[in-house]
Amino acid sequence: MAYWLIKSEPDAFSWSEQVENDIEPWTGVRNHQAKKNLAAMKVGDRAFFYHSNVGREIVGVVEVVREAYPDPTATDGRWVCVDMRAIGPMPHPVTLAAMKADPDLADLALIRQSRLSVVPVSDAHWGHLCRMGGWNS
DNA sequence: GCCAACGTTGGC
DNA sequence: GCCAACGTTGGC
Repeated sequence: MAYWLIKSEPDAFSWSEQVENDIEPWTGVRNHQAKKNLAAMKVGDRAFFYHSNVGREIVGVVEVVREAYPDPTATDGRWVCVDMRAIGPMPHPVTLAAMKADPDLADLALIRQSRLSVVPVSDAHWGHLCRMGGWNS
């Protein structure tokens, strides 16, 4: 199983909305690298839910429940989306500042490619971030 | 195929 | 509100 981090501006779509909806189609990705990452996701993969712009912190964990299929919000049919289910909130949200301050996380894709909205997270980084956030499982 | 102009993302 | 990074567009 692989790990990921997905970003959303809370003004557009927030973690609380994800929890309310339970299962949410992750649409609107219009970047080729991000699309490649979406297409590589498998059912059961987990992802951190990160609030960009406002908050700038990991606020929850989601799980892939449906693998890549054509994004219904893309008129040209060239883009894909996946379905995500809310698993639970981060007991202690991990801020971008905290991640940047940790030398073990210096090569996080989130930090190195700040504009990419869907990024992979290594097993080691996943474990490290879970410890920082007080996430057990 | 190169590159300037422009738009978008997202941190600060 | 500003700006850096980076993707896209379009003229040549």
